[in-house]
Amino acid sequence: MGRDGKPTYDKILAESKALLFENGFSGTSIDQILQRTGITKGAFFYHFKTKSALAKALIEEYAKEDILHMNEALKKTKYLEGDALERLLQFIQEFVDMMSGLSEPYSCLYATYTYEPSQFDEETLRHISETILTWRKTMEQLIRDVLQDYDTKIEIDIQSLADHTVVIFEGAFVVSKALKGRDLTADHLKHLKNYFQLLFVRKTTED
Amino acid sequence: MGRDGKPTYDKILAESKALLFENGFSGTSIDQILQRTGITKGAFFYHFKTKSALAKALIEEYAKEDILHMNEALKKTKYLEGDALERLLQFIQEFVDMMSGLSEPYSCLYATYTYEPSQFDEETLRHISETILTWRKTMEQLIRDVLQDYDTKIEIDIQSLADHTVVIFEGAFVVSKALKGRDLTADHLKHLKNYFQLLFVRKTTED
DNA sequence: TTCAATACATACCAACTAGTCTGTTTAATT
DNA sequence: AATTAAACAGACTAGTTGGTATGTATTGAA
Repeated sequence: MGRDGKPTYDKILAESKALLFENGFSGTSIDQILQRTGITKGAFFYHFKTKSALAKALIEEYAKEDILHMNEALKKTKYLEGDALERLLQFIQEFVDMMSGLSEPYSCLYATYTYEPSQFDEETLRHISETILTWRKTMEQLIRDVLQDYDTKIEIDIQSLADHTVVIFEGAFVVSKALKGRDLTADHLKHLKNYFQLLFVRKTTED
Repeated sequence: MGRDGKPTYDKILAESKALLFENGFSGTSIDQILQRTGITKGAFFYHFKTKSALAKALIEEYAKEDILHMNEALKKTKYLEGDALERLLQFIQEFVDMMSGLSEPYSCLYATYTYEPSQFDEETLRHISETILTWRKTMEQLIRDVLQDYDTKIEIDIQSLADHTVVIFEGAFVVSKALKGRDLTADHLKHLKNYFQLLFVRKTTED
């Protein structure tokens, strides 16, 4: 009964996201979203009770896809479980490949929200931190696997090293966007890969 | 003649900056600034013709201090010019020390502006990119100095390696702020330092 | 074919927005 | 003491904001 609202809903999400990357969240008015989508106010507030509800839906979809990509890269590199370092390196390489050849700088919703935190409710912000913690958990495991067979040339804190991946993602996004050139994320992920490659040395079996 | 406006001017800049880190630029209203400073509208618009003028003044002051810090670190490590690698490492260490023991996550105006770019005029945004390019130039020189006496264990692009420092700064800011814990910048700068340390090997004098 | 729920359209509103205008206070100068 | 420019105070405005109220169109089910 009633017509299908899915296309409208999806259109709002897609165009809103694009607008957020140009104007930020407070800087994006609902009227602007209506203009870009060709949708009316009635339709918008039918799908989203408030502007905050849109923000929440946006971050949920975004984080879901993010974790999806992460898990896909995990899956793709599962065949390398034998050599944990090779697996870690290839895991990063998956994202190098993914981000290579992007013409425009990539923008991230986490940073968008993080730099105007008062605009969002606790739950929405927590969703971001929890997604980053999911990344931390995954990277920690990958690193721990490496440490079974490898030592580090320099003493490191595992959690901090685990976070370093997201740090480089987010930093590369900001710098690429600020410089308004091509996206530099792939380049900087390569440095992360280099770091991992240089940091670990295979344990000497003392026999 | 007339009273001294400097304290008022400075107060507006200081409180505005703090508000921007909470609400973003569009999310910060002039009325909010007036509340926080206890200043009136007349005073505000006496010092700043428009809200955009405030944005420009803010970024100019911020970038100036940023480059100042950079140059101070350069100066402090000048005594190590003899060993360029040691100098590079100590240069990073200066910022590790600077960012250590921060209780609150540090926020950066570059990222604030970069994630709502449509709110600022070309000149203001260019100021950011040019400041980042100043960092690039400085880091490039430090790295080139190292390459006089050192090879890299892995082939690298100098410009990209130069940018990596700002990338890690910005990324650490975003992640620290998103996780709402303590500031993690010092930790991640240490990883950068590790990377430099591992990447370079002294050239073998073939005699 | 009627029904009813979904999906949308549009006029409207109170609150807030950046910015203006006119006037007043302050304090060094003459 | 009078002057003058800088520094500020506060009422006002035109436009925009998120959100609402009420009505209409669409569509499958009965």
